[in-house]
Amino acid sequence: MQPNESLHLSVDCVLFGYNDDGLKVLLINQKEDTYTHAQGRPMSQLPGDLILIDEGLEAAAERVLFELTQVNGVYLKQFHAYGDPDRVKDHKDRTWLRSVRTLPDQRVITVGYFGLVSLHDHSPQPASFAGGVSWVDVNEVGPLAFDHNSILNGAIEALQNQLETHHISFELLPKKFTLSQLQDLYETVLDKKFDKRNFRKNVKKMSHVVPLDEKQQGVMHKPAQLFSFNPDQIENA
Amino acid sequence: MQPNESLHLSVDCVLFGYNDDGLKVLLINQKEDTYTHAQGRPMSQLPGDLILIDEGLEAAAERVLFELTQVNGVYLKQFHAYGDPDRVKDHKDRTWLRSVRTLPDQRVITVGYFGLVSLHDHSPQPASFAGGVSWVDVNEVGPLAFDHNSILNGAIEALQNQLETHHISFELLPKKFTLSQLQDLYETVLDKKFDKRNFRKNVKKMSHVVPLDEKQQGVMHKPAQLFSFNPDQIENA
DNA sequence: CATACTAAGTGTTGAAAACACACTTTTATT
DNA sequence: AATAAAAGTGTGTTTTCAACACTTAGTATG
Repeated sequence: MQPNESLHLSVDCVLFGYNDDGLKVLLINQKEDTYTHAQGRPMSQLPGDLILIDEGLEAAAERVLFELTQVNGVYLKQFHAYGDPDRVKDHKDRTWLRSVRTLPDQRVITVGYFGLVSLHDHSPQPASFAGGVSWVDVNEVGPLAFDHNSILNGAIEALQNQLETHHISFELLPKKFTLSQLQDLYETVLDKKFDKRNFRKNVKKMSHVVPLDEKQQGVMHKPAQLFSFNPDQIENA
Repeated sequence: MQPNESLHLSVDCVLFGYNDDGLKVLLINQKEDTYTHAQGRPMSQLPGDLILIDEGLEAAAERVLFELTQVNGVYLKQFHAYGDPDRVKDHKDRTWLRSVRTLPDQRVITVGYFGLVSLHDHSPQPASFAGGVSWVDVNEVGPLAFDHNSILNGAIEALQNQLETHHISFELLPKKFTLSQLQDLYETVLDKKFDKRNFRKNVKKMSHVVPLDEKQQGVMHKPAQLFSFNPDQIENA
């Protein structure tokens, strides 16, 4: 057996974007001419890259995202490392690997990060990304390259677990939001329904959700009270 | 910037052992002559090793543990990857690294696994380990090499989170156990007290904890009913 | 200006779960 | 027979959770 002198290490980012029409993941479409999916459609993958020799893991994840979205400061959290020796050996992934890597046969271990951005305000729209990059509804993601479907599933699970415990919802909402938006977010991410009155009762107990002196405008119904998150009030449970 | 062609990847295992006198971690004492702690005492570290070139991450963790404990089949769970570029660059760790590694200056990323063993029955006693290995109470762990204190803390947190959700307590108990033992385990790991009657009410609701037709023997008090875990009954919540 | 539309906003009740709390029982030892 | 030591057991109170339907405020339309 040999020592592991020729391993590669990468980070893969599952960037979740949220707006009123659902929870999206940022995917990169491999170029159709170099690499096509079995059914003839171009294959997608998660944004990821080898880490640089002196770069921390989270720093690498930040860099990958910055290179793709020009956005800094998104919430990022490590959730799992994927190290199956054969994870990049699948036949379907060889062609693409050969087109981008100098050492395509190298084993690659990857560390998964998930990130959160709001797609409401002036946040990164697909337009501002490099070509070939798009937001796909999490429920409509097809087969991805490598083990990226497992990585995505791992990220969704991690997001679900942390939504309730880590007060991260505000990363996915506009700065000013309504309670209905907050409830929709919970329902979308956790994939279950909540009772409106009970949900609002619970929110009133959260000291980090504060009402503003401001109402929704330009809607064809009773305008909703706007709220915002007060980061100082986030109690560490 | 260079590509990461010369990274090393390791696994570090936080092996928790439990018995009636507490929760222990398996530590390896570095040889005193090659490497001593600032205060002159020998330094300890978590069992870990570079992964082999074709070895999966969990397989590597299993191998490391087997090499140290001769025990197979312990519960093992990945919990976090540690990749600070300077995590093996601290002065205090250089001497030891030079004594065991061919490339002591190489950056090493490590993936942390925690493992669980019961120290009740015929389980691995420190005696059966290679010399220099010992069980240390989790509350009495001193300064460890590298970033192993953070890794240990990460493992403790992961264990606490999973104890209630993943039905793993039986990995730390003898096959037949009393409800007091189960309660002590919870109190030790979660570091809080439970009310005896309420605790037992809750256990009665757990279908995977089944009473046996057997009682404790040889104790100087009312013998306790013995219970065991029925793995088939573990409902996936 | 009246009507219609739409989502916002609001309280109560019953059931279930969580919590606090103290005495009796069974065995081994002397 | 007395003692020691932990096992085992029930009730009332408080808190949390779940179910449930109507009124309100604004916009658009005729």
